[in-house]
Amino acid sequence: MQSFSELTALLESKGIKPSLQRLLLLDYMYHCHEHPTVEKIYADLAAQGHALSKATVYNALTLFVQKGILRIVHLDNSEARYDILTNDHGHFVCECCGAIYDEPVDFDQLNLQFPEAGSIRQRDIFYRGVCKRCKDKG
Amino acid sequence: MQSFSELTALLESKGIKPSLQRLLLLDYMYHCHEHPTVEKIYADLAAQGHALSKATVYNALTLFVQKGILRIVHLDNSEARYDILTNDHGHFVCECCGAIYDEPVDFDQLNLQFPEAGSIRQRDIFYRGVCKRCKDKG
DNA sequence: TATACAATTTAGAATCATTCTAAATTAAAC
DNA sequence: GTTTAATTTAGAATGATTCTAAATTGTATA
Repeated sequence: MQSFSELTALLESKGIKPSLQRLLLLDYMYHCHEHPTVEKIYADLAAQGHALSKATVYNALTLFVQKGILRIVHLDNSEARYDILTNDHGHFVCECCGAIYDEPVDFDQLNLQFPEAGSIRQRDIFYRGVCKRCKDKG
Repeated sequence: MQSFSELTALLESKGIKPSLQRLLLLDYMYHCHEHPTVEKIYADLAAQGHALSKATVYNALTLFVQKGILRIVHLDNSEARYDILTNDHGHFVCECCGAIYDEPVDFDQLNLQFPEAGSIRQRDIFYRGVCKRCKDKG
C-alpha cells in the first residue's frame, strides 16, 4: 500500500470520499510503524507542511475506525492510540518506556469460548510488563 | 471474602491502612458483580448513606490498582471501569447494551509468545461484538 | 490524658483529551 | 455558472480525572 491511487481506491472501496486530508492521514498511518496518538499525527503532518485542523484529524481517524481501516487502542486514560489494521495481532505494552510491540496471534487457534457472545466483531489481546530493552538497562 | 475483618486483613497484607472509606469501597467491589465506573460506585455508596468524596473514591481505587487488588479497564475514552481481581479472566463487551461478560481464560495454555517481553505483569483479553441477549432482540 | 505529627479525606479548582458548533471552504450536481 | 451537499476548520464546550490546599482523623509520644 504505497501510492495515493491505491489509497484512493481503498477509501472508495469503503465508501469514503478521498479528500486530500484523508489521503494524507491514511498515507501517514500506512508508513508509521508505531501506534501514534492524535497529537503525534497532528504534529508530524504539520512538520511536513500539512497543517490540518486537529478536528479533521479526529474526524478522519474516527471515520477510518468506523469503516474498519484503523483500530483505536485505549491503553490508559491518557491519549488514545491508532493502529493500522493489517492482520490480527496482539500487543505487548512496556510499562517502563511505553513502547508497544505487535505480535501475530492466531485467534482462531486460541479457541476462546464466550457463551454470552452472539457475534464477535473484534478480538484484542494485551500483555503488559517490562520489555527486554528496559529490563537490560535495569 | 465477606466480613470487614477479612477485608481489613486483606488491606493490611497489602500495606494499606484500612480506613472506613477504603473498607466501604473494597466491600462494595467484592459484592458488585459488575465492572462499575467511579460514578456508579460513588452514587451507590451515597445511596447507602456513605457519602464519600469523589476524590476519595479515585484515591482509593487507584491505590487498590497499584497494590494489585483491583484492575482498571479502559474500554473506550469514556469512564474507566474497575474489576475486582479474583482470577485471570477474559472480557466480552457487548457493543449494543454495554454489558461486560467475564469468562475464565487459562492464559498459560494459550502460550502466547512476545519476544520483546522481558517480564509480564498483566494479561488481558477483550472480545467485542453483540451479546446473545441483544442479538435475540434483533 | 494531652500534644505533636503524619496520614487520610475532602471540596472545589485545574487540566486536558475529545467532542461539539457554526462558519468557511471545497467539491459535486444540475 | 449556480445551487446543494460534504468537508474542513477554529475555537468553545464537555467531562473524566487529577491537583491543591485545608480540614479531619488517626497514631505515637510525653
